[in-house]
Amino acid sequence: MGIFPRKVKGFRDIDSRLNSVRWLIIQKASEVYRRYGFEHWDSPVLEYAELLGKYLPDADDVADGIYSFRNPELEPQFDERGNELRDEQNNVVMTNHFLTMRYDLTAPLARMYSEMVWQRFIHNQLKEGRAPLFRRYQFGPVFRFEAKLDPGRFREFWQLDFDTVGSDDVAVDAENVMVLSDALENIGISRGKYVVRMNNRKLVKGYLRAVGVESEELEQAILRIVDKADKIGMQGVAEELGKGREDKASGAFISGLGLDNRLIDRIMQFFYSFENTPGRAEVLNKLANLNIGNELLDQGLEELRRIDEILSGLNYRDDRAILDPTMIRGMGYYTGPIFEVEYQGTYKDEKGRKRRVGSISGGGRYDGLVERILGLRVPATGASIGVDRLAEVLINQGLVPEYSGPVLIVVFDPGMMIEYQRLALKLRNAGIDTEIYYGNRRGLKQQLSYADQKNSPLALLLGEDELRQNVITVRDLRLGKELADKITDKQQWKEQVQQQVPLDQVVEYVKNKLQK
RNA sequence: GCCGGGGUAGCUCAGACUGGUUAGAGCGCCAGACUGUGGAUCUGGAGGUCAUGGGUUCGACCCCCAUCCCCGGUACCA
Repeated sequence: MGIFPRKVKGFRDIDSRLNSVRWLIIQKASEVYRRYGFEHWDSPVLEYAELLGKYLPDADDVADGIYSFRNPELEPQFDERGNELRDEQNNVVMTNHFLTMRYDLTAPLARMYSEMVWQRFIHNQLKEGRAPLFRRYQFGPVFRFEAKLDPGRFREFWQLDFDTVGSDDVAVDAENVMVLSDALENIGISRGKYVVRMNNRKLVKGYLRAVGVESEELEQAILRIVDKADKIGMQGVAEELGKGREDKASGAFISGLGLDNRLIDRIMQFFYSFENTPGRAEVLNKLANLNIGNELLDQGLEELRRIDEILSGLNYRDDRAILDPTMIRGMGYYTGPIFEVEYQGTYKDEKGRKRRVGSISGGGRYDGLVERILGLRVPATGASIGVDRLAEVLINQGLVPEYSGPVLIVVFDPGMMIEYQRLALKLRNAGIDTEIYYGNRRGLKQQLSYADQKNSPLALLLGEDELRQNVITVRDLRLGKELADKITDKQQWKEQVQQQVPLDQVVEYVKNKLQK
């Protein structure tokens, strides 16, 4: 008996092809991040649950969306100043802490930063507004427990973040837009195929406050509905703000917030006025003419002006970044400017349906995350690229270079192994990825078939005939694939894709072939 | 979570409405022909607890019930 082999639901194996795209994204984007002064840091996959700020499994609230479990090891409990808790007998209170697998890279950053400044903080050397500056980029897997998986969404996926902690200058937010734009172009997405949408939470919050939305909860609920506008339409938004709506596709009734019509009108009025998103200058104009007289809104507008000024000054125009006051982003922790990158295009999924690509990256200013841990307001802003999402886009849009496996040395005769090894050594020393075939199925057919599967560009044949003549037969598998459909005569086909090359010229020859 | 659809070969699906001897196709896989040679072409072959359990029936892939799983939509999403 054996064991039924299967992988954990929502997780996946990544083949060499996908991995090559992943690394392309990471390398090209990191290059840009570094150019802006961000340095590469990592943090563990596991964190203490209370530091990531999610509910624990056996707390009253369900741990929705996270993987969390008890640490097998007993450890002391601490108060907020790092003192060990004691019981009546003055023994240290031990517990199996809850551990959480990180669900993003931002929350661990807040922990990491807090830990770095902890000593200064505890000795009162850290004052609000004077927190040290920290800029890092980080990539790796994050984990979310989604009860139901949407197509193309997984429970483990990669993110690629850059963040600036310790600055409240919105120039950083402007720079974030530039970093995202540069990174995407460096990856190979041409200008015009993506657009960075910017907004400021303060605008919307200020407006809502001005029209009479006071409570934080109601505000969040409204934002959540407005965020769905592109999916359910403006009409749908209005309905959900009011009595609710019936979803035709599913027949489900979605209950609304029950706001009164006058309020709904005023809310909708704001969002309607920015339809057909015009250029940044025009949006800023419209915002200025709102005449709401709300301080928060004015502040948000001023910040956006400043961002626009910098971007425009550096020639990052409307073709790269636009202002969209209706863009919300789901996450609650954003406090100021927010960004979202949308890929401008559609693709066909595996069932041939047209799909919008949508958001491939997002971010914004979050001035409250460190505060949750230290109780000290430390401003921060940054953004994250969804690596796997973007990889999917690149593949769908044909923007990735053709994947290539190693050159394969065919083993005609195991007795000649030393010859094969020598040949491989020469190629490897020249920096060419080279594999010698070690499979048990020795047929020439099997070996070439294997090379084909691995996407090898070339197969090198060295048998008795070649050995006698001191040559190698080089078979161009790529060319062969191209010519396959056009040629019926096997002999002719073979002549076109194979060439005998003198042994001492093989490295040069192969190098040349691979460069094409 | 809610509404709807589905589960038949490794993959995509037909058969089901109207129950009846050996459950089919394409692709893929394997072997052979051409060739010390991946593709194409031709020939042949292997591969199925018809999701699982129970019921109805002389007889169930097909009808009924339950369970599990998958898909679409919707809700949630730091």
